[in-house]
Amino acid sequence: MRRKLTPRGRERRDQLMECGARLFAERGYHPTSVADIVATLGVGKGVFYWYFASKEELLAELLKASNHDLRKRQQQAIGDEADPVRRIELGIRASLSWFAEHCEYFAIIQFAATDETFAPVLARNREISIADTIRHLKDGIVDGRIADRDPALLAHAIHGVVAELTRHALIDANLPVDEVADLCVAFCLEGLLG
Amino acid sequence: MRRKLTPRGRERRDQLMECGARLFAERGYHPTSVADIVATLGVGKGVFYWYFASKEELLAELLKASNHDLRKRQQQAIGDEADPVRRIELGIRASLSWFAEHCEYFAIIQFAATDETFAPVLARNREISIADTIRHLKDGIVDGRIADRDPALLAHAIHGVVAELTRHALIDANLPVDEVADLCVAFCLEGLLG
DNA sequence: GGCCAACCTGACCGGCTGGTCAAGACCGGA
DNA sequence: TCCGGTCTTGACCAGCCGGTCAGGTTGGCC
Repeated sequence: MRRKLTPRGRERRDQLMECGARLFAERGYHPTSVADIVATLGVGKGVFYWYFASKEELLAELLKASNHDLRKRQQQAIGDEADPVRRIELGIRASLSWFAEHCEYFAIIQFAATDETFAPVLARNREISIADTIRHLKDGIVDGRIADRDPALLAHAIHGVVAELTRHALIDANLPVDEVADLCVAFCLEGLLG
Repeated sequence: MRRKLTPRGRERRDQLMECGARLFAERGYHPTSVADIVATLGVGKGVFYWYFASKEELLAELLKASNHDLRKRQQQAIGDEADPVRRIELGIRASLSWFAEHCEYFAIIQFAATDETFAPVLARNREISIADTIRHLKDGIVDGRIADRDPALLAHAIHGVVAELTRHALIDANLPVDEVADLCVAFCLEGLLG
């Protein structure tokens, strides 16, 4: 199914992914048919199956691409920062700003997590990201800057805050990213009582 | 569609809801057909449509019932506790222990949030729960016990932690509820640096 | 026993879906 | 000009799904 793509072909493929992402996000994966996608683009059904082996493959590609892009953003943001607490803060800010720019993917990822076909891929992506966070947490705990609690659970707690604030504050309420990020960082570092 | 139900009928209805909940949680809503549900129970298809107007209605009833039960648990746990910080803690612990006992519903609720048909119901349920949390937060802020930050965002942050720790620690890793609850409360109150 | 509402059966239906494919159109290079 | 790989079309298909319904059974009550 891997094909030689000319520049024209690459553009079509990108159109299909973009269009699929939008429709999956708006209506959900199952309720969006391949016919819907190609109709939105005004092309024949065969075009879809020229670039993707199946509807499933499109979603898988979407997940792969988004994960790759998000991680790149996180790594660029963290750079070679030495302070583990600051690394966590930069990671949080990078995630929030990426999701603010790619709202569509939030709904797609959330759906994929509920589908037994895609959950494994999602779980692996998340594990990698969690492992990164755990490293920073352990560094901070060794330094005595971060309270000595189960780093794995702490990492998930942070991810939970980021996910929910993304959904509510960035997507539903459309608040400015910086304000949300400030509160998110403050909450994760100092909690309610801080 | 509201019917007179004999005790026998009420039992059948409960069986259908329980069975539907399990299958929706395991395979997802769309991939589970009405035929699957009735086959699992070993009854004819007509049985399903005697008790529910549609597959959608079953899911809606499931969401309604679970939300009702969870709220009851939260309110019982909080009782007439005066300290707002302690009220938040009790709410968190009640939510975690309820989800620990009703894992199936987590996947169902998560899916429903991604489907445009059910998202409104879910959003309303969540708003009510968030409003409760906001009240406790405001009380705590007035008392000077809780840092003066946007209570709505803080409430969502707490919910995010609870949701993610439910998913990871209770459902995937099957850790003891009490340990998870302790960490969850500590994180929400004191953050990483506490 | 007779009655009736509650309950159950499973064949059936229209509609839609993911996916196929034979037939071309397009286009860069020889 | 013509060749061949890339790309596009859209009718078509098999299969499944939600939902219906005519008819049959059960069981409590008079």
